[in-house]
Amino acid sequence: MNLSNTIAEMIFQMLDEKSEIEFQRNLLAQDLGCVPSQINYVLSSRFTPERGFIVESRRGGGGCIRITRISYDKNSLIDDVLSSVGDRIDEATVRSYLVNLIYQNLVSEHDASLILAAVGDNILRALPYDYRDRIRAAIFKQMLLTVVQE
Amino acid sequence: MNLSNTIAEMIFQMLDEKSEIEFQRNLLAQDLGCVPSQINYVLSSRFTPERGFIVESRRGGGGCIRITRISYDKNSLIDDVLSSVGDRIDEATVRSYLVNLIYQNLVSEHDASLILAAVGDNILRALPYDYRDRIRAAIFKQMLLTVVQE
DNA sequence: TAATCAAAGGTCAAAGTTAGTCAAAATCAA
DNA sequence: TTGATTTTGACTAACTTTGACCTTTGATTA
Repeated sequence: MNLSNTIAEMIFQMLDEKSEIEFQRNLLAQDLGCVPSQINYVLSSRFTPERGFIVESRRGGGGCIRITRISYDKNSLIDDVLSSVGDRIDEATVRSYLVNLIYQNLVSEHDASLILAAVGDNILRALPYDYRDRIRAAIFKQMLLTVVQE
Repeated sequence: MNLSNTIAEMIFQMLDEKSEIEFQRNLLAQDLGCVPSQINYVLSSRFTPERGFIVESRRGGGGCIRITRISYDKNSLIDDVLSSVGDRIDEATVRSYLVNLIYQNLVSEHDASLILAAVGDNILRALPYDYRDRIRAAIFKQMLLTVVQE
C-alpha cells in the first residue's frame, strides 16, 4: 500500500464519522510522516467534487483544510450525471461517476460492475479512437437510464 | 516447457489457494528471471475473461497487478454460451440468448435489460458496420462473465 | 495606520516508481 | 517452409513522492 492510499483511507475514516472534517495540513503531514504537499496531492486526486467531496481551505495563522462530503437529492443527481456526461467520456471518468453513484446509493455495486464491464477500455479499445469515447458515453447513459428506471 | 507456461502455472498455483491474488509485476519477473513485459504476455494470452479471469492493475508507486478467478459453479453453463457466441453477434441473436438465459435462471431480468441497454442496436448503430457486431459480441461476453461472477 | 513578520496553505515541476504497448527477433509446430 | 507463438527490450503512460518557491492571512510593531 502506498502513502497516498494510506492518507486517503485515514481521511475517509474521519469522514465516516462526520460528514465534515477540519484539520491542519502541516500537522496531518507531520503525523503521517510525509511532506505537506502530499496532502494536496491526495486531496486533488481522490477528494474531487466528482467523487462527492468539497474541499475548502484558509491560509495564514489558524488556517486549515475542510472537507465536506456532499449528498445529493436522488432524482436530480442522476439528471446531473446524465446531462454532465457529454457525448464523449473516458473510462476513468466513468469510474469516478460510478464510485460517486454507489456512494450515494443510486447504483448498486452489482450494476456498477455490469456498467463497467460494458464500457471498460479493455473492450472499447478495439474501436478507433474517434468512436471509442463516444460510444462509451452513449452506452453509459443508456445503462444509467435503465438502472434508474427500476 | 517454455517460460510462458511456467509463469502461467505458477500463477495458477497461487490462484489455487485464493481466488484473488495481487503481485508486483517487476518482482515476479525478477523471481522468474524474465523480462517484465513477459508477464503481460502471459496474462493476455492465458488469463483472459473468456477463461474466467479478471485482471486489473495500478501503475505508479505501490502499483500492482490483481487477478481474480471467477467461480465456475454455475459458470459452466454460461461457458457454453460464451463459446458459442462468436466474434460477432447481432441484436436479435443477443435477444434470443437472453430469453434463453432468463428461462434457465442464469441471468435475472434486471441484468438482461441492462445488457440489452448496452448492446442494443439503437446505440451501436452509430458504429461502422465492421465494428458493430464485433463490439457487441465483446461487450455481451464481458457482461455475461460479470453477471455470472456473483 | 502602514509596514512587517510569521504562520498557514498552494503550486508546480522534477524525479521516482510501477505497469502497458508494440514490434522485431527467435523459436516452435504443422 | 510457413504460420503461430514466445521472448525481448525500447519506448510510453500512469501515478506517486518530494522539495523549492509562492500566496494569503492575521497579528504585531513602528
